[in-house]
Amino acid sequence: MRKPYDRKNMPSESSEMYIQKIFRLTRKQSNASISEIAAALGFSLSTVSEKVKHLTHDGYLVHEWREHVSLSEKGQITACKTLRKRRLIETFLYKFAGYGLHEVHDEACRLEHVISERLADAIEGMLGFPKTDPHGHDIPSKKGILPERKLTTLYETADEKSVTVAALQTTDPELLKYINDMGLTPGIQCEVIDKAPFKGPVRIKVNDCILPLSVTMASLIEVVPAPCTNDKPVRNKQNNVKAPVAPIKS
Amino acid sequence: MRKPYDRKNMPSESSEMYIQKIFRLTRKQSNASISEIAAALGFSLSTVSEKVKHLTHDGYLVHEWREHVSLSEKGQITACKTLRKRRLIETFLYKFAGYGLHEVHDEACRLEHVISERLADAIEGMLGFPKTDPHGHDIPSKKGILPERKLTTLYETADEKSVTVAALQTTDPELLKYINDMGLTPGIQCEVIDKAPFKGPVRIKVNDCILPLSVTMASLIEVVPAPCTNDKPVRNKQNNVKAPVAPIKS
DNA sequence: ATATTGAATTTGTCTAAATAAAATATTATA
DNA sequence: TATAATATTTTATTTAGACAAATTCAATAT
Repeated sequence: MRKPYDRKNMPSESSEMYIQKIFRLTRKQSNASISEIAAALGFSLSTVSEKVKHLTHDGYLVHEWREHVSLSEKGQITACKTLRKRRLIETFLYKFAGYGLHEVHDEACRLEHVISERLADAIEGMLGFPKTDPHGHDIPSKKGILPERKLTTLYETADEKSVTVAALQTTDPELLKYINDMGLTPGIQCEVIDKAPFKGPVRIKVNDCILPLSVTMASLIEVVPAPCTNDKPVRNKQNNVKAPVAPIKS
Repeated sequence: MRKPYDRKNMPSESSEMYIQKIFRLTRKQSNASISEIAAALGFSLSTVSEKVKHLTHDGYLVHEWREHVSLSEKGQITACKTLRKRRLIETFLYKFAGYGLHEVHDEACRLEHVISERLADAIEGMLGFPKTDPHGHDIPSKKGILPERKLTTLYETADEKSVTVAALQTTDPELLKYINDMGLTPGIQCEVIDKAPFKGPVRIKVNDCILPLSVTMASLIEVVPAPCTNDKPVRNKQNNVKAPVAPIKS
């Protein structure tokens, strides 16, 4: 089956999805199994087994031994390039197109396979070369390098300690909407009041409001001690976005 | 084959391409033949024959009689919606992303099948609700209506008459680049000096420069008499584009 | 040493989109 | 009216991406 437009020697959209997902999976555990990948993508084992074979043959993956699927150098770069596109698009949608934190994911997932690197660069410029996306995730460099930033979660933060929200580790729209509505977006400062024992809820203070957070919620919110390395704090009054001002060509 | 992402009940990318192409073909002649469509898309006759059957079954096309393929109401709307996306994207690429007149087509062709209507709306807003794209073509309305604007070409223009360039009827990058470099972009005024007999070249004056144009070239350039209904004239000093200014969310 | 189990792979099937080659239908012409 | 030319449709194949069911493989547990 031929694509309606020419992808040159780029990996197919499907391949990019596999590669990106495996990238995610192997960030923490260094290796992934076929079944993990299948579960993560929602495909059947056979489908994934077959595809992994192809991607290995094409040099994107290394499949050493049963549960030892990982990305090759080439795969890493591919993954980072796609991820860069995705995160730049998400930032664009958020900052310029009036999308909410919980709405950027779907659109970006479709666009990331389709925009050229050139357009990604242009968008990056428009956005003023952001370091992070609206969820607080680092945007990989053009060359395909994603710096490893290890963060702690709000759940792990000691009582009475003040922190800055750095990143939100979820793509679930419901959760994101809730977090956003609480005002816990990346860049915002908050203080952990206390944690109830036996995995009980965490109480935090944001903007002089005291909010209770479930363990799951608190574990999704990654923080840094005091002054944050992220881009500037972001207020999200949705549908309150002005169009960017037209440049020279007028 | 299932798409990696969900297109809901939208037509496939491939279908959108057929529909759009048939839209183009039937703007002038009201009917298209299988062979015309095949030629326009660069597909084989059998492929097109088959696909036309499907699209007819799905209610996008009406295939009355041999060479009488045309769009149904539903097909018209689909075509216009895709075309609207394409032209908004082209305008965006041109005005905000530093793309040249001859470079917008490819990127837009890929993106038009993938962006949501919502994003198209957002882009439209950013651009200040443009009426025409960088080639001077009308941008269809959100509801899927493309006004018919009948224009004359530079070739048909009488000697010594002053006109405004309205639209460029080509997607060929080479030609577009050349036209752009001559400064004959939509919105620009020029004067037809004279035409050599027997389909000879046309001489025109732009910015006090006298330029000779081949018949093919002059036939591609559509014009209106004096003051143009297009958006404001556009200077295209490429790579001279400033990033749009960031809006409220900062 | 042999079941049992769980993971991975193979095999066979499906669909959408494309092709080429053969068959058929329509129109125009001698 | 028969025939040549042209346009269209059918038939059989291909490829990528998916699935389910059957099978193989390796590591334990008995």
